[in-house]
Amino acid sequence: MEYIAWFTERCREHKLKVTPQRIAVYRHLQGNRQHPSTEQIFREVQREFPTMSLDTVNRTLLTFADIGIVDIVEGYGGPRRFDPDCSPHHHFHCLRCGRITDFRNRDFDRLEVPEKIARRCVVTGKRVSLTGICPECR
Amino acid sequence: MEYIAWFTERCREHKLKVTPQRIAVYRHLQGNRQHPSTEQIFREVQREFPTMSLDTVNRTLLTFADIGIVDIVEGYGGPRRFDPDCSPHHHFHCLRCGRITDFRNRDFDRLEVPEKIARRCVVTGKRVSLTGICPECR
DNA sequence: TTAAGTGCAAAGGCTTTGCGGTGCC
DNA sequence: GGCACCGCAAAGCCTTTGCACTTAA
Repeated sequence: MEYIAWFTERCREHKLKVTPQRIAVYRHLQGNRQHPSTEQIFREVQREFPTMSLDTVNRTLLTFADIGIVDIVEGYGGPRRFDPDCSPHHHFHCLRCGRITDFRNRDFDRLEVPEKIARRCVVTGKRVSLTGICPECR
Repeated sequence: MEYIAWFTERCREHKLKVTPQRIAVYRHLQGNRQHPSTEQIFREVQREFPTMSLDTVNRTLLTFADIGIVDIVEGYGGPRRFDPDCSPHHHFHCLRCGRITDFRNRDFDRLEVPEKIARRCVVTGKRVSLTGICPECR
């Protein structure tokens, strides 16, 4: 449960109010490896919080992305998806079912952003995106 | 102009009819480094082909993606974007203006897909996706 | 107290679908 | 001539926006 303290701290840092809705959204996101969409988070949160609107979930997730406690996942169509794991890792996207699988790879992580880009741009994210067909869909 | 012969060949290969609309779309896509959206291609093509519908452009682009002569670019919101360059290269996405800049990097290209993924999935695409702010937007 | 946050509802943007007419092979 | 393709229009999906009410600080 100590993630709640951590979460509260991040909100305070960014002068965000710690509302029950925000806590509920973060609780369902935290530890979730499914890269859920707004809709999916909404359905889960709604079970124990029936008055919450989809719209609030959506705005909450965007706010979380703004303050850097979740990532917006690169996508290939379909609804926007979120990732509570902001540490360096990479994604495999199944183009048939939409499933996103995490993987880690030190060699990828170690590669530097090319000079050509680093010199001119502010780079805030770096990720390898693999696409294809997952075992379940073959 | 020899790309038209090449394009025609790819269509034949996949039993697609070579229509004026398809040729027009491919002509505007070919060599385009802007990763255009359906809308952008539509506006260009429309100038010399005023009866063409946005819808046809969209379906045409999806068909091209199906047969592998264009890539659908990984995205962070906004309309779907297409890339006629199917050779190995990578993208920097400006999160403010949406511009996508190509870059190439041999070291990235050389890295193997991790065993864990390669063993289980059919991997058809591999790309590094950088995000941040471009020089014009800083 | 009050600025930020929430819920609702409507609007907006983009994509997909269905269908009758058209034209490439 | 037949089937794939096109254009149009409507529907669908998801996201964004505006506004009045509520609430955390």
